[in-house]
Amino acid sequence: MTATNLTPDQTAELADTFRLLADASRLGIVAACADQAMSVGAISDRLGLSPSLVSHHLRLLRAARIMTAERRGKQVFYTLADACVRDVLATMIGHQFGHRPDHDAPAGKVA
Amino acid sequence: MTATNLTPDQTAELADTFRLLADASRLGIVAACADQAMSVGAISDRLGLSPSLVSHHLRLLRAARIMTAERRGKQVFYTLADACVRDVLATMIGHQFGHRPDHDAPAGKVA
DNA sequence: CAAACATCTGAACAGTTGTTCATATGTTTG
DNA sequence: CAAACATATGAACAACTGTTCAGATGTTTG
Repeated sequence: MTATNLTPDQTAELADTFRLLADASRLGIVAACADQAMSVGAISDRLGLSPSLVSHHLRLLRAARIMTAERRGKQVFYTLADACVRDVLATMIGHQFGHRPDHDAPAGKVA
Repeated sequence: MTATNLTPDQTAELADTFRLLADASRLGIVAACADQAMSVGAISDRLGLSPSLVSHHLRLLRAARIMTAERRGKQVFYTLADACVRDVLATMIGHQFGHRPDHDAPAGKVA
């Protein structure tokens, strides 16, 4: 399966998946749960987002089968559903931050 | 660099990149140019999008350094700037369509 | 130069989406 | 049961974004 042979439906489906990662809050939630399951409150505290907002985002991620929920007492722990997103995230991070692509690195001052 | 150690800035930057792939028209454009450089008109014909719309999208992709333009006569040919997006696309396609026939309806309620 | 072709640009509209607030549901503990 | 905690939900608003349309810019050819 190569990228040039994508049907319109497949393209739209892929775009939908990308869209879920295309928001900083949601991507932060996904990244925070990349290694270990985390409760809604823990995610909320860590990212500085309201529990309500986190819950809203988690609903979308859950509906897309990107994350799964597991209740433990009062809390609900979320984790990545499978390795798919983790791999894509790793690939993207490696490309964007692993090596400096060119000379257009905006940093400059930080040692 | 692991996904859990992303700074807020890096997270936002990644989300911005994902956002460019989170639209069916734009993703189609990127996919169409994954193997070979294509002119705006060729992309427009292939995807059934107006040249104007394709040009608008190409401007965004160009500004994000995802695609590069090269003029040849009257036409302008676009191609992927580097292997980054191609790899991410391949990873995503492999995960989403490579295995596992999907019969699941979108979303649904979680008990 | 003028005409035809290819691409680009700006403004405007409609639809979508992230966020907040208030409130409800579910769970443990006194 | 009631209270406290954790999460979920629905409505509403502001901001963003994809698309279209009209027209501009650039390029080749007669």
